[in-house]
Amino acid sequence: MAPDVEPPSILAVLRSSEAFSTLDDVELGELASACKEITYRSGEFVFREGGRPDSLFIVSLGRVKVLKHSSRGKEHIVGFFGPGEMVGEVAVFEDRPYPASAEVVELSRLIRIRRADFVTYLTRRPSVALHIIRVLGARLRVAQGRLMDSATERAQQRLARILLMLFRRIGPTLPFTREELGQMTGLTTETVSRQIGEFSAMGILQPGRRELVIVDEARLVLLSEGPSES
Amino acid sequence: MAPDVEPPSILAVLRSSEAFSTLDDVELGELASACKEITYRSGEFVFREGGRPDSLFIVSLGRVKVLKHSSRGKEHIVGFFGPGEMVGEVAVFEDRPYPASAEVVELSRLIRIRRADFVTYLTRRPSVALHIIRVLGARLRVAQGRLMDSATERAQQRLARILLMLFRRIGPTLPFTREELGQMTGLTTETVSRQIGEFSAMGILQPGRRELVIVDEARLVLLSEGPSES
DNA sequence: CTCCGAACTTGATGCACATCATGGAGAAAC
DNA sequence: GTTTCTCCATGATGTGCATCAAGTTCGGAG
Repeated sequence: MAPDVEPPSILAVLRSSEAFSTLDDVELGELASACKEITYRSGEFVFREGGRPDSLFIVSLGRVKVLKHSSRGKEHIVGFFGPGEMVGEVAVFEDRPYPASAEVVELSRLIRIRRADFVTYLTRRPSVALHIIRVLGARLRVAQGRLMDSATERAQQRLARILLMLFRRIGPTLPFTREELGQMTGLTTETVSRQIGEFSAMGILQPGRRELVIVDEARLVLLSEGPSES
Repeated sequence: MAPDVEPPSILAVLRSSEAFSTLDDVELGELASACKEITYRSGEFVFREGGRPDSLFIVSLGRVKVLKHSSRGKEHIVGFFGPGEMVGEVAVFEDRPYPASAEVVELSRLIRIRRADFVTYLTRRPSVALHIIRVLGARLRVAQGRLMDSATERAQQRLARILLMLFRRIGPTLPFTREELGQMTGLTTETVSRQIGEFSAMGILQPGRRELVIVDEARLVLLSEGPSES
């Protein structure tokens, strides 16, 4: 839609990224010199599940979907990542194949950092390593939280929880299809559709084509915390 | 049962731990001086969900169960940890409340490292930080894998997968109750019991009171990979 | 404008698993 | 020995969600 916003410089992106925000300008400059910015069109893959972990990436502009596929073909969405967020790091740190694929869902620009460069950089900058540890800790916390949810919670609660998480990350307007929400929660498209119908009837959100608008966060919090027991 | 095995020294435990195995003796000694070994009886808690993250722990002897509880009371087991493994690290790195509780399930000994000591140690030893990053990466990979499983897989497959993981970590004899297996997979005790009955009839394992003995790993691998189609 | 495909909705049916209920078997307490 | 408690097995019933099956609406391409 809006054409060609002037791209922020690599430096600016790194400065506002989750992993490198604490660096000073000298350190940032050093890191930036090892980076390259790449543009992807919607539908292109940044890396694929099972591939060799060459590089990690920082999203500079746009949105990236990280997904795994299960034993029989079904896709499961691990998460969406936007500007400033890091993808591919698990594989790079462990030096094992990418455990998931990353697909660009709108015209995007990503900063690539090669594995070798990054590792040498880390050994010289212990404080960055500490920061990365924190980021990984946070991801682990989220993953374990979601793990428990999907093991024990019901459809409505699961969907409510995901919607809430998305709301807090990207605001009231959620640009996702029913199918994508299903792949995030482990529900079918039909079930998501029905639940959204209910939520809409309750005045919690406004449904739309390829989007939802959350209008009653508080209600959603209640539903996400447990089955409605008055 | 076996009474009072001579406890390995803190140094020996650290040397064989997942997080610190790459350190040389000087570095180990330095770290060991900041440690304290504590004995817990079965049923005691090392830390509780929501508690302040004072310390992280390395299991020196015994077995620790890490669990969260869901919205309505149900427990979910995040994992079991044995000698050489680290617990409580997510909270410590992030400096946020423990996201889960750790309960000792047999007479155990754990090495405590205080948060403050550990952080200062890390900044002085970048190579350790790198290693920790790798360990966290591995945990994240596992968590995301399990996440997808429980979202899309059926009971038999889920149980097979967990049994296989446990088999690979601790050998053919698995000392768990049906209830614990249920809490690991998100299934009920009854469903686990029935599945174990089936597995037993197939000759895959031998059921026992508070234990299972895996006798046909290959079959289990097949079941864990997908619904028996052929 | 018309056509077409993607996204979405809605209904009917089936089934896997939860839930509820009960009985048995082993181990520890006495 | 008996009691008691935990762990386990198994049957009966219910139900939440997947699955199968048509539609409907919307937006974009021509």
